[in-house]
Amino acid sequence: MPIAAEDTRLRATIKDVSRESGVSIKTVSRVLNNQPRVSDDARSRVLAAIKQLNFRPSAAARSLVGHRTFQIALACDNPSPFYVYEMQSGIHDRCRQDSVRMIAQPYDHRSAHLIEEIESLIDTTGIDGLILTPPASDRHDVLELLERRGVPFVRVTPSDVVRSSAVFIDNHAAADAMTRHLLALGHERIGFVIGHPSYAASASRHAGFVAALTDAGRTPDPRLIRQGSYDFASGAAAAEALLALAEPPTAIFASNDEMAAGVLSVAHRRGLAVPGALSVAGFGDDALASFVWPPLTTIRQPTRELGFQAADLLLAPSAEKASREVPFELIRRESTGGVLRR
Amino acid sequence: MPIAAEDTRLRATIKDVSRESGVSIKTVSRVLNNQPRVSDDARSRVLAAIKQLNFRPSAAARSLVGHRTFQIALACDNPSPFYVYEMQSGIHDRCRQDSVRMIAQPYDHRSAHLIEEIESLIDTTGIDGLILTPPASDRHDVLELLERRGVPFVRVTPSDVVRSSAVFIDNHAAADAMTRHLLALGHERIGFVIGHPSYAASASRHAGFVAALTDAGRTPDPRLIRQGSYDFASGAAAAEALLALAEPPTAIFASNDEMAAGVLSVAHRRGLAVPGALSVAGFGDDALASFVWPPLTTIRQPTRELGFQAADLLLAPSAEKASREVPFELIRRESTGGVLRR
DNA sequence: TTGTATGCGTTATCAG
DNA sequence: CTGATAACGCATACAA
Repeated sequence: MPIAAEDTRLRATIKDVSRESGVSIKTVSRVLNNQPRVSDDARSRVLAAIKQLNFRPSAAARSLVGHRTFQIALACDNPSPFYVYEMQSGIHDRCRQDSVRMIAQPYDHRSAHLIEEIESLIDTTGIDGLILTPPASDRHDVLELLERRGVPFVRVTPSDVVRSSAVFIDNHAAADAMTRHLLALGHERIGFVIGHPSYAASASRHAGFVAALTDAGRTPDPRLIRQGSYDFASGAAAAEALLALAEPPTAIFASNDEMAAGVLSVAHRRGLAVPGALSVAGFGDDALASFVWPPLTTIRQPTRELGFQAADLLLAPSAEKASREVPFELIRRESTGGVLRR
Repeated sequence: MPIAAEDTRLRATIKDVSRESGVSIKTVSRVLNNQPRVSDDARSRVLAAIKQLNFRPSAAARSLVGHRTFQIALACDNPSPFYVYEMQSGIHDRCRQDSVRMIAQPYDHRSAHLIEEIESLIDTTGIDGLILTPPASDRHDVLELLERRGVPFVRVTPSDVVRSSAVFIDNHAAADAMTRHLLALGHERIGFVIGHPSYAASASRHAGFVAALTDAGRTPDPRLIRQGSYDFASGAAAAEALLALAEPPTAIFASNDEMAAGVLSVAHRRGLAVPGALSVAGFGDDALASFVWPPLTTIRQPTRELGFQAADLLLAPSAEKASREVPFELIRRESTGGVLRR
């Protein structure tokens, strides 16, 4: 008879701890949730028993009665691996502090069943809260569902900021800043690639670009503004069109880094020196921005910090509706420069 | 008195459905889990009641008694956003089929508390299974823990394949194939950048490289083989060292795409034409491989498929220990070419 | 400061 | 084919 009964496959329960330590179940429960009214003596005996029995409270039982699962979810539809990775990392950083887990829930914003899918997520997991990235962060039916079901949620970069807690950067100001940077370099003709129309940030960045030009006394030329969809191919296509113009731009500002990489590729294939013959600017400061050649001048969007703050809004005890703006930063690298030749 | 009592915030329970449909709780439970012995009449009445009451079974109660949570976790430590994104996508694809959720659990393989963290994951979530990516997939203490706790798990690209279910590609053969490709192009001096030493795949790829050279009657030159760590900077550093050699290589094969991107950057900065003066090959076929200039010749590692198969091994009813090899593919793009000048 | 008894919403046993 | 009832493990009124 080698070892005692505790060694069986069955996990110890709170009852076992109670028996082993000689106190009541309620007292065990108190120390488990470190509530106040417990004598030091009782507490230490309970702790000893817990350790001795290797007791771990059952998550299922706890959430059944406590109405909490210590789990939140991230509903995300961004096609950029960088964005998703950074967002998740930030959320994890915050979740770790509270021993909360994160369910990664991708969604397709074009799905006809988006609502059912999110409701199913709520029902089958009992999550304590949800973080919503664009474009679902602007879907009224989704917000309505969450409110109706009483699920706390935080939106990332929504178009308005009043309906819930939210985290965001000032996309308008960021695009404005980048455009001024290009203008200061002496560029007269600046091409712009708009982001995917489903994302509110696309319009903000576009507006910031136009505002900077207008403020500088320029009239935005519609031929220099092309629609993209945040992916590499659309950036490349826009660049082809822009560079085929009779009067091509000397700089191209793409609404994200992946499209900017597409622009760079086209420039290389055409033998255009960057930034000698063409300056290229991105947006986001994905890891990608540093991996391409030349390294991209871009706007640093602190995605990881956005994730951290979003989770904090969900988990902080003072869970009032609040919005937090995170600062962006213009990162000058080697893809932009002055106009060298006409 | 507008609407009935069901409209309260409290969710309907199985008891309500039982009462509403006039059958027993057990029968409701039967249709819920679509078990056999139920009359069509009873079934349809239950279904109607469920719909009418908008009933959803409680996940907490279900897992308390059922010992299943319908959740699995992905414990991942890969620093590449592409890898993580693709892996998660594949897992999701499979999980969706069974309405299972995925908890994304990053870990740090250098952590002194790795074991505690994974045990905590098990205890606080009650996951039904775990997918382990390298290097934890080769940590004996982790495997021992999982076996002791009776948690089903699948390892991704482990060094051995007998201890559990596993999914993998043949890293040795893939590196061998790429090396032959370079050899066939006429390269006499081929540089190689080894991956991070903690990952078993690094050694396999290295061995494959050496094997191909040896088979071709060449003697591997240790000066042409540098240690890297799978990140951009280490690839760049290795390239600097390699290119500074008295007799520099005419081709460099990096053990992953991110390091290959680092090699490309160095080539560009030095004004070396790729592939004119230097051929560059990567490994992985991350999205990155297509975003850099020139697009990388690389080994396509079907990460998404690996994730899908890993999840399938966990969720398939015939959950026997099994290993599945997924085929790789050599993708020829524009970063490799023949030797043009000496 | 501590303990007892009850309930949370399912599933499973076993008799009908 | 169906149903009454006992778990499952924890938290919390309510007492003491």
